[in-house]
Amino acid sequence: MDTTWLTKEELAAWVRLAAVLELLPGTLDSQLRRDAELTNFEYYVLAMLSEATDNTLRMTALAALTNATLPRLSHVVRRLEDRGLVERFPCPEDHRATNTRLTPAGWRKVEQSAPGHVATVRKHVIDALTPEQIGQLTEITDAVLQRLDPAGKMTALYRRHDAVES
Amino acid sequence: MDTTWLTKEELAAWVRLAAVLELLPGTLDSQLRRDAELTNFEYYVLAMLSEATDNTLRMTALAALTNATLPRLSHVVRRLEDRGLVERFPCPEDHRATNTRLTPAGWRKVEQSAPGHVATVRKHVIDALTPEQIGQLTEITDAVLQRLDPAGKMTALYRRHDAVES
DNA sequence: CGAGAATAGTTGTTTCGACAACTATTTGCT
DNA sequence: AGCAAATAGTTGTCGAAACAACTATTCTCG
Repeated sequence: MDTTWLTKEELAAWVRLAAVLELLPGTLDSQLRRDAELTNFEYYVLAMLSEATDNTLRMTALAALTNATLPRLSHVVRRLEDRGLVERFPCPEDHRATNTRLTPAGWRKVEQSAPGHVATVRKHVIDALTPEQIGQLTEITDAVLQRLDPAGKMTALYRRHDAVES
Repeated sequence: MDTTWLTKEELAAWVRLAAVLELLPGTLDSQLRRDAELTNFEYYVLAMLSEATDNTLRMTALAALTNATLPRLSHVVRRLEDRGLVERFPCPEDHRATNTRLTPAGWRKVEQSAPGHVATVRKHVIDALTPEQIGQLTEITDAVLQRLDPAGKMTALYRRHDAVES
């Protein structure tokens, strides 16, 4: 099988995207660890719970939203539970399942750390782009996500907000 | 300090970018681990060496190109050395420094694993976009990198290829 | 309705990355 | 020259993620 190498233009885009992929997660992690003692992943777990009805989600649903395996999520949630930010209780309808709910302390944690996180996202991404580029980025990432996540599991909670383009 | 929250359009872009940030590294890692027994980071270390003159770079230079801390790189290079893919030797001009060079086996490893890696990048990113979007993505990531990496360390090896736009 | 398959989650082990502490060489300053 | 500071890298420790193995419910279908 012969390989179709990247053209000059494609390589330019990929090199830069790969750099962003390497740099941005670290930047987000650093800010959250410093200001909120939270990893980026832990923040997203809390954020997803904060947007769910009754601040509650089943482990499987939470795993899909955060692109985590169940083992990984289980460990993370246990640590968050140890810190009093979430609580777990068996699902009444299905005794195999576990529900995870944000505690009041967990909600305050999200409330306190969201501004700093948003400011970081603004500083390093949003404010670097023109409104037109924001739109282009949405379409580009949308196209890529159709390959990476055809079912749209990760963006499920947000689909209702912007049901515009197909 | 009051927070400027994201607009609907900005949120749409950010949610999708965050999802890509979470999904793409795992996809690249899986393919490389499966087909070449290499992590994405290890692959990039070897790739950077393969593009350097004489297949040799100092640890500090390699760390800058891969956005790694020196401790992290030191561990990774030791493992690659154990596997015979690179070799280390003291820099003649500066006895503090260490040079890392790709071995013939390391070069073959890059040669063998590059097609699969490029195919994955094509499948999940490049081929999902129009030529126009490739250009847009280059400009967008370029703008973001000016915030994340003003010195342009990570893309240093590629700067010569595309010295077009400022 | 009962046994095998599928689902939901937890726990344990090994590996990798972040951070801190340390050694060795070179540079800068007076 | 000589000593402090900076540079270059390694090593050790600890926390987190991948992977495999395991338990406990629920579904399916003969």
